[in-house]
Amino acid sequence: MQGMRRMRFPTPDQISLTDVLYALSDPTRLQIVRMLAEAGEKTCCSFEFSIAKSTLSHHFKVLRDAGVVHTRTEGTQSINSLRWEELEARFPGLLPAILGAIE
Amino acid sequence: MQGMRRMRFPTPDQISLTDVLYALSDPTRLQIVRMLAEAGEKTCCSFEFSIAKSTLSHHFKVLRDAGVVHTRTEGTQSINSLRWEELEARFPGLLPAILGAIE
DNA sequence: TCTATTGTTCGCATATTTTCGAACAATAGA
DNA sequence: TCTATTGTTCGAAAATATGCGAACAATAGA
Repeated sequence: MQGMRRMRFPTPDQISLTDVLYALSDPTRLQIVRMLAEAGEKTCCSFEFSIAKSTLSHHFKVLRDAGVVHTRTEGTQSINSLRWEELEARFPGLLPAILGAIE
Repeated sequence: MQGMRRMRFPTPDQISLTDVLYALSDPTRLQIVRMLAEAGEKTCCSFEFSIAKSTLSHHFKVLRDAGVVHTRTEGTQSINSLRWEELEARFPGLLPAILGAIE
């Protein structure tokens, strides 16, 4: 996939707190992150949301640009994972607090 | 002030995680929250941002509606404070992680 | 090579946010 | 009562975000 080749991820020091908070403030994106935290890795299409795939792709881009999610390519699929260790190092306690929250 | 009379604050169980994250994802609002955390209480006009007062008022409304900030009236001024204990009880560790973050 | 699968990107429409100035409301004090 | 102070609310403009279908790109497999 073309975009895949150019996919850039912010380095830990480039990750902005407000960008992370913004990325996680959308219910769909927060749900994605929760599922990634639980499953470890997931492909895009394994998320069975009732939204268009272009919309889902958009949400993943927001999460990647904010530094929350990493995506690697394997064959025709993109495998997504949480950048847990890096986020935990950058903002200690943030992800545990958010993912541990009962809503 | 008229709005003041009708000012409603969400009860702890009405506070939504995504609303809180959204409220804190704006740099100006996050700065307000940081300053409240440090000062305890502050009036609106004690924040010397270079923005219109109606804009500042809007940001406070977003913070209040999300359940992050409480405002009480004293004379002609509104005194703002963080709803620290309630937020900590509702989402343990969230505020400490956000306020402790170095950005 | 042809086709299916998986995702991204484009173009566009709609909805939400942000921001401002002006008008208004409530209180304090002269 | 008149005026100053402190904020809120209104109305409108500009900027962002969201969501979709269609078109495109990259790989796998027949």
